[in-house]
Amino acid sequence: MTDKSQTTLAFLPPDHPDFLLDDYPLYNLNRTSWTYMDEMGKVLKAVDVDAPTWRVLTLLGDRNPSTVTELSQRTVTKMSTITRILIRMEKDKLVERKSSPTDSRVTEVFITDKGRMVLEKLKVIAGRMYRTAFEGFSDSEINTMVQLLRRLRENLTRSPYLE
Amino acid sequence: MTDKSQTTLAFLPPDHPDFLLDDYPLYNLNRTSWTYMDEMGKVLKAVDVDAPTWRVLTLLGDRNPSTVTELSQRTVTKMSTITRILIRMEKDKLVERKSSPTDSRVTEVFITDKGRMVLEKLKVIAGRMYRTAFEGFSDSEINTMVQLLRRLRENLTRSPYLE
DNA sequence: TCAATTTACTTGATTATTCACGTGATTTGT
DNA sequence: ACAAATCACGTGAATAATCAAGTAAATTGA
Repeated sequence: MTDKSQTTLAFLPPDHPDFLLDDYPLYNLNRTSWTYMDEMGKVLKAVDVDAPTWRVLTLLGDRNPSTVTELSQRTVTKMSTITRILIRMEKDKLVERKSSPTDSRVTEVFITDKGRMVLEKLKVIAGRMYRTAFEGFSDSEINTMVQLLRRLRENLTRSPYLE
Repeated sequence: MTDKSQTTLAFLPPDHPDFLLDDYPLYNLNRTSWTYMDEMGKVLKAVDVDAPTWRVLTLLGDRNPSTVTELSQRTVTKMSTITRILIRMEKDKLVERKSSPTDSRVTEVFITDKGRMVLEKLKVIAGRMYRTAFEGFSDSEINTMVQLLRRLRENLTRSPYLE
């Protein structure tokens, strides 16, 4: 008697006849993430900031300057896309782009004073959303979630998609 | 002596001076979700299917027919957007749209035989990705993740953004 | 009953994103 | 040393998504 698989998955995979979408982990992952972005989008609209701008400002708050490549990777967005986002952010005086002095292929993106002011307001908004989102969660639950998400991402990036 | 907050959050909120982005749960949520979609996008491209098409087919595999509103809500996408997606899917003979006989405001979306055939192939691809994504996870860990994501989404949708 | 709302989309115009390609700068290999 | 490869973008053209407005059908309330 042989097992069907070496590692039993808690939920049936999409190609299983009894697959149940509403229980599917990756469906729940996406739907939750998009719901979050949808809700953030609404409150951001109220202060006239779009989601990509908020995300870039947040990254620059974390690491200033950042390169275009870094921003692209950490937002999981095509480089050409964030180039465009940066262009309109520069028009709005939220960031400045300067060619790196050490490697003139790379563009360093700096947050401006105005950008920093906007970011401070956005942080308060994001903080409120965070508290709402994790209401009723214990510290260890939040911790667990972060660890699980990290491991999941590592699995997804390591060995892109071996056959 | 008073506590700083009633419920202690495991990770500091965005508006805290010692905030650390790489540990932030919602940043990890989005980055993981987008990484997943990015990887899926690559393998889907190889079979010439775009991500929105795949998602709609998956929903129709789960519930056929679905209404435009259902598809919009379950994908967390603006209705006008999925209307467009459905138009191009109909052009590709993957779905059919019919006005509901009981309520002629609603459009029922049916998967076609061709759509079902394409979906079967996509399910195999999605299954491979799923196994890769959760490699090394125990059943209970996967279970935990689904429960946490569900609770998070409930928090995000209930009382949209009080204050 | 019938005017006012609400619901469930659809569509035209606008905006955003991505693809494919190009450019100039650095690295690599011999 | 120097040709070939790679890297880090930027850009024009194409595609996709969103907003605002509109339509037709159902529902609500006086």
